[in-house]
Amino acid sequence: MPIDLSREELDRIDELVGTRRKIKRGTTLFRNGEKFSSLFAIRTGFFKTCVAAEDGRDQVTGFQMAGEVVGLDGIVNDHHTCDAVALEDAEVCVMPFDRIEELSREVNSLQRHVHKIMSREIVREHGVMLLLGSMRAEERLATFLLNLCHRLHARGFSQSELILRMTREEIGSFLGLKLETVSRTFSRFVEDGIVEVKQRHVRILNTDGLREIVNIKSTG
Amino acid sequence: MPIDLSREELDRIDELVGTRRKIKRGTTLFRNGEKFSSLFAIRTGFFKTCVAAEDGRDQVTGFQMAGEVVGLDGIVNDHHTCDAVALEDAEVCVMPFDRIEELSREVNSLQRHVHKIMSREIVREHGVMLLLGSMRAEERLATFLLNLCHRLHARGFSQSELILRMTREEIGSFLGLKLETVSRTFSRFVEDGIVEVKQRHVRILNTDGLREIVNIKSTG
DNA sequence: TATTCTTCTTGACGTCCATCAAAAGACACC
DNA sequence: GGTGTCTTTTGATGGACGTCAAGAAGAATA
Repeated sequence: MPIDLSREELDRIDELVGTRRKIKRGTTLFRNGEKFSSLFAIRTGFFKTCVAAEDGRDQVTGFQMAGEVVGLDGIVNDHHTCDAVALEDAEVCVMPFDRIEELSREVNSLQRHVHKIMSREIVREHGVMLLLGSMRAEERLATFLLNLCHRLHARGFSQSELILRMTREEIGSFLGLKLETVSRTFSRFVEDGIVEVKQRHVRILNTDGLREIVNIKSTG
Repeated sequence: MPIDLSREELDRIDELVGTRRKIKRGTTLFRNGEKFSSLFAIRTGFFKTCVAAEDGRDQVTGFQMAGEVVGLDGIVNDHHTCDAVALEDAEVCVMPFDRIEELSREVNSLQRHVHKIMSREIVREHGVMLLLGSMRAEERLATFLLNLCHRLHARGFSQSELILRMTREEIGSFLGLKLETVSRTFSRFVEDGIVEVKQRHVRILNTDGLREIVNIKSTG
């Protein structure tokens, strides 16, 4: 959270993030089509967000963990355009968006913070577009693992060991691959001694190996 | 632009969008790595934005036309993370971002407007992720054409005829396809009587045909 | 412990798109 | 008008990933 706040400002922000909500694993925080009213700051737990095409196909657009914000999609049309599903029991701060707008008119650092959060999401999605548009399966999965580790490490977890909260199918949906391809690619990494995989428990043995996979040019 | 503004508010917003800048075809409005200071509202012309991977690959993340805003990527780190290139001679309004933040603290409708612009970009990118993650070449190109037509029509142009401002390669980069695939897919549409194509001049003969292509389930 | 359901792995095969290559068509510049 | 460059089209071929299928390993419920 931003710095340089007066006592009073801090109190008002406390008030903003006062309400909390628990979400059981497998249930939704919000759904496509629902009225938008609040952003949600994840306190604990793990989410996926996904959009659906008219014909039923759906695409995981991201995985979110503690400290990240979900719900930004709802601002533009006052309705959510994706689903947010808890992949493990979770707790979020409910932040009514009109309160956010009100407060961020008065607290500059909050205003700045809100803008940065939205911009960060735009930049993140650029990265996903690059991944989906130009990478091959191994590069996608390596990028995914490095990204997850990085974020978990920033939260005090190991940078070489992680437990996946999502299924192979969900990983595949996010990466634009079928679950069989995800599974096969994991197996190849294991053969090459880059990772150990036991179900959803992953241990990275050779981080540089993963980095190399990402940086290999596919053309010229 | 938003409604319900007082004379004074209007004047201040006028002042905000006062500076203009002309960009020649083929040149950049901003580049990855450059210092961020302003958002740009496109008055005339046509842009592409693209991100680059370390290894040189790049990915077109969007095409922007009159009335749209570019530069949102720069907010989070005070530096741009993508290039914006003019695909035809263009003119933009330069809107210094600190002025935007200042003003939007005082003019609620401007604040709301800024939030919606950013949220809209997030939602747009969700759509691109769905396209890149789960659609086949024909669906991608059909979606692309329908989207372009829709946006051009909203600006008073024909909804069935358009001139592409970008190369096949740029279309391919955006759609996660190679230029040959884009070309072949165009040819298939022509064979099927869905469109007429002469170089970059495209006439849509059967809009519903395109819609059907988009809505056909790939699975089940 | 037994049973059922979900998730994951692995194999065989097929398809869509990428790659490589060549030529023709547009466009710019002398 | 001619020449060089960029863009587009089209064909032949190959490879990466999807599809279909079966079975194994866990997790959930009783």
